[in-house]
Amino acid sequence: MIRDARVLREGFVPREVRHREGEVNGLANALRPLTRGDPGEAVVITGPAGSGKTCVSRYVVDRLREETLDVEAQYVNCWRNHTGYRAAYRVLEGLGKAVEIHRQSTPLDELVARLGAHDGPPCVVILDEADQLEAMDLVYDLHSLSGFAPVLIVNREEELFARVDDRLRSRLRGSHRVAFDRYDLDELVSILEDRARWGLVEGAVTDDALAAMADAAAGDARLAIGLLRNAARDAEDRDLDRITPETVHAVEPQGRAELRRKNLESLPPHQHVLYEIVDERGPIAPGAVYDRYADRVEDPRTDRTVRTYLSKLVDYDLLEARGTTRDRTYVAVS
DNA sequence: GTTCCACTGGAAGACTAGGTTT
DNA sequence: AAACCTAGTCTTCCAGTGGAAC
Repeated sequence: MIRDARVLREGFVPREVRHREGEVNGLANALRPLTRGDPGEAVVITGPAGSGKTCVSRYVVDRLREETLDVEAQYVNCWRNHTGYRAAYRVLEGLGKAVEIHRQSTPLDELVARLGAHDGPPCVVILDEADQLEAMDLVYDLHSLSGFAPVLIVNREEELFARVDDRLRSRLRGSHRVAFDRYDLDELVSILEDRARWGLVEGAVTDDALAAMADAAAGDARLAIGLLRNAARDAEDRDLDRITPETVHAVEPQGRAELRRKNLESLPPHQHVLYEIVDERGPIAPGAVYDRYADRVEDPRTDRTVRTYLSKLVDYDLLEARGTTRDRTYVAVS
């Protein structure tokens, strides 16, 4: 049934992106000065999960590099490279300037200095999930260096601005903005049609099934394509010759549960205990969480560290924090 | 309205793991 | 082998916030 698995994978960038003409042009125009040798400006891209931010960024940068020889581009996933050091290393590595950097004996300053010494063509640096970056100094540095144009991808602008200091904030205020919105049902269906046409044998999926996927994905293209992928696999496993709405409904909850389980498994032990406590007892106040936590593990961390853990769990979308000060409680996200 | 205090989260520094240099 | 790095984690300290109790 599956003819070309690549087009169903996450991170696949199609030759043409659908329903995002305005956003494509907005980003392309913001980056245009770079191709004329003018200093690049920062771009802040906002929008909910699965609204095409990453895909459009990669697409625009790819087109830009086809148009002109004199542009480089590096993509950094800040979720996976959340420290300034790792993110800076990723960029240098991509530029082929990471030789002779020893992970433990080369200070971050040296990495930044090397970025500053970059004398090749100007470089667009896509910082995906930029709000996860711990050292925002790096954004400031990249923004200051004339050879780099940072593109910051975040869900919500406020989450980014909450994390940056005043000097960076004032710089970013003047930057270009490109805002993405959820796809509507018809848009998702046409995106899925494309992927089915490219990736599956002809007639492998019914229109009803595509509509069911689009409906279940609630505007999230990544989720929708994931459903298509899982449904195709499931159909292959069960020797079905076409994907129907029933196939979709069968894989939908399974995909969700799997994602959650993977998230929980990758959690360090102490954070896992905290999640369990909140899951069992929530809504629960932070003090009570700490007391139970201290009972349950040997060698508990301090309450300050636990607070950091809890806010990380909130970042991971595993917990939800309600209230701001004395009324704060945590609940597990269902 | 005032006071209290549980909670937040920034800052600085100690500590650890894991690497290099001598 | 020992001395010496650095990033990353955790602790210590603390000012600020704003519900809750009075």
